[in-house]
Amino acid sequence: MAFSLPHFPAQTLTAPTAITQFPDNPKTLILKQCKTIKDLNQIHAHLIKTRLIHNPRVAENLLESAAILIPDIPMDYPISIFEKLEEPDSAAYNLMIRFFTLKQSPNEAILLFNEMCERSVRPDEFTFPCILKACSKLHALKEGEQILALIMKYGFGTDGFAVNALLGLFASCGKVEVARHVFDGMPERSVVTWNSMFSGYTGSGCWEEVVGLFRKMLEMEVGFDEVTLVCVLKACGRLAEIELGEWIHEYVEANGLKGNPALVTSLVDMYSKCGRVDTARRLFDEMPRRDFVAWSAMISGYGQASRHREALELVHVMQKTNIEPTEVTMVSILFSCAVLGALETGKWVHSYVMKKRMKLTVTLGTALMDLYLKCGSVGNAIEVFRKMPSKNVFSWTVLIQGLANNGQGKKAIGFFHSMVEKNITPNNVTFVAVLCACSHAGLVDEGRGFFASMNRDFDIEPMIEHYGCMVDILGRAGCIEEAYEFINNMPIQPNAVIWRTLLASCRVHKNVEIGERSLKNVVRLESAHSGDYILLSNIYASVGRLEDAVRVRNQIKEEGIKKMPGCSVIEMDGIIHEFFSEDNIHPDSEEVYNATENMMKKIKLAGYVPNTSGARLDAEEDDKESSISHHSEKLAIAFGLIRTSPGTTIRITKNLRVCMDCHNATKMISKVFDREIVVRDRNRFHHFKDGSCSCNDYW
DNA sequence: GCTGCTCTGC
Repeated sequence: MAFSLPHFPAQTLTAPTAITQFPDNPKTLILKQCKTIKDLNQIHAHLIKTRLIHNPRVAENLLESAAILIPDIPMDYPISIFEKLEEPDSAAYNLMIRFFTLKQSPNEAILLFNEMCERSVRPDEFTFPCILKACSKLHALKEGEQILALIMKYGFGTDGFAVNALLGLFASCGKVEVARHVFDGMPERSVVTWNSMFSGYTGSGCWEEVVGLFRKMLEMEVGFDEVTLVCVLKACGRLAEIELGEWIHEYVEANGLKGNPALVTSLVDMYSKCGRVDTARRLFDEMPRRDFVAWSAMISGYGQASRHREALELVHVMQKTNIEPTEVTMVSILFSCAVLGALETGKWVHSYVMKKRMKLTVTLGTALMDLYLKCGSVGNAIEVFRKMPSKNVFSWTVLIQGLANNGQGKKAIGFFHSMVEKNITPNNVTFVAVLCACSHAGLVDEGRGFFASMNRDFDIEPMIEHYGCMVDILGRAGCIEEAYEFINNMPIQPNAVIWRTLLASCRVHKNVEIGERSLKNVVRLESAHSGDYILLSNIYASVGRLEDAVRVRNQIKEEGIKKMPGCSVIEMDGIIHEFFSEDNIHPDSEEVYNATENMMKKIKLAGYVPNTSGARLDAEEDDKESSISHHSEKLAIAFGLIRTSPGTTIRITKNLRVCMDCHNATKMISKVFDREIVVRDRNRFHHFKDGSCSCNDYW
């Protein structure tokens, strides 16, 4: 990629000076060197003693130090100085407006601006950028427009700072076109002007525009700075623009900018989102100081790359540092916990959130609910839901989908009705969740009703996912012919997922003819998985056509179709243990195999009969039995039995669907060993207890 | 002296 390297503005460094002694005649300069509230208190006392405080210029400098220069100052300190001013001028008001905006009280800033106008204090050129920033924070477009009128009235319409701030206001309110209009009309643009435009595009998710504008900037040989690069990197990540991202990385290296944590964190984020998480990790490891944002970015980077185990390993490293994670960090951690089904780590996050009294934001609350629902802890999820001070359509959707997956379809539908009653408008994802609930609960007529309602009552056009849900509803309930007709009459082209869904229903209801046609359609639309062939093979086996069953199985080998190895995961003391079918990768695999054998012996005594119809049909009976007894979830359950104390619930997460034999075996295990076992497969949950399963053998 | 700054859930 050929870019010209524009000149990069030099950084200015100001070395902080400690106040060591007190001059007899304090100059305002001293005040600006105050770094702590203690310094300020000393000077303040001195000014009162010497009555210098009554000098308006001195008092104003004191106010500036208190309001702007000292971090973490109590709110009332600058307020009390301001209130003692006899006749505050525009400069004093400006300082206070900036102070309130800085301290996240933009409302107070606007009130003060009103007071300023009422007291007929004439605003100066510094007033408008300050007050517009307060409006930006509040997304107060109306107020901003009134201020625009005042800017023109007082003749600051050509002031660069005022126009920049105005541009920033439009940008932050999502009015990117208006902002761009202002931008294009400006005779001169500073780097801040460009950055305001970038940040507006970024805030509205206009990633292409960010990259386009940056290329224009390079063409015009306009100097950019670190803030520009942060915005552009964010866009590169979303667009997977790895080439531009790498170019920026080179630029950062060449210009010695790796000391800027925000910039390097943006690089980490960009590389993660472009799928180059190892490069991201290298940069992260090289950072001299890693703040909580850097940790959050790296943890979420692993999550987005589906490398959840590494995400949680990094969390354990972070716990050993002094870094205080925030709500944002917690959301990323919870996401990985939820995917893995890592309930222990997730519960640690929850207790940490409570201990630190973190705000239960919509995002955090929803992520917590998602964790509990994906770990099969429905009660905990509902408790979080009830405690959330505000909920949005995501929160409701997560709850409905989660209940559906946990076999509580009717409850899920109940929550959908209360959501509508509370005037939360469902979106298309909500309807996927609702239809899923109908499918898991076997509610055919309700499903038809919701499908019809989404377009009629909510103006949502059904998408391929919704059609897929309907096929699943009809197929699972045994209406195979109707499902087949439904697919043929769909107004959109069916995809492989749709046909795969019907194929799975044909397996349950032993429909050979439509099963064969479904597989043909899957193969026609995309390269089929081994699982698709196994489904058809099992259909043949279930109606006694063993030769056909073997033939289809052999096709997998002959045609070199990739097999997805079965994998089950169990968490123990925060460590994720993975088991694959018939593998011995796990460090304790000998012990695990022995435990599995014992477990199988015990349940056989209690009446379990191996069901080998899902095993390789060309194998000898003994081999078949041994092969199915080494399915990954049996290994994981056996490991759980020997490593946890009696009575503890065993939680397994697996990547494929549960096979018939494992389902039967697990029911028996739950009875013989008196354990609750929760298995999350790729579609839904199975809660095993006392020899039965929450899915009522319908999955 | 003012304006722009990275990490989040289906």
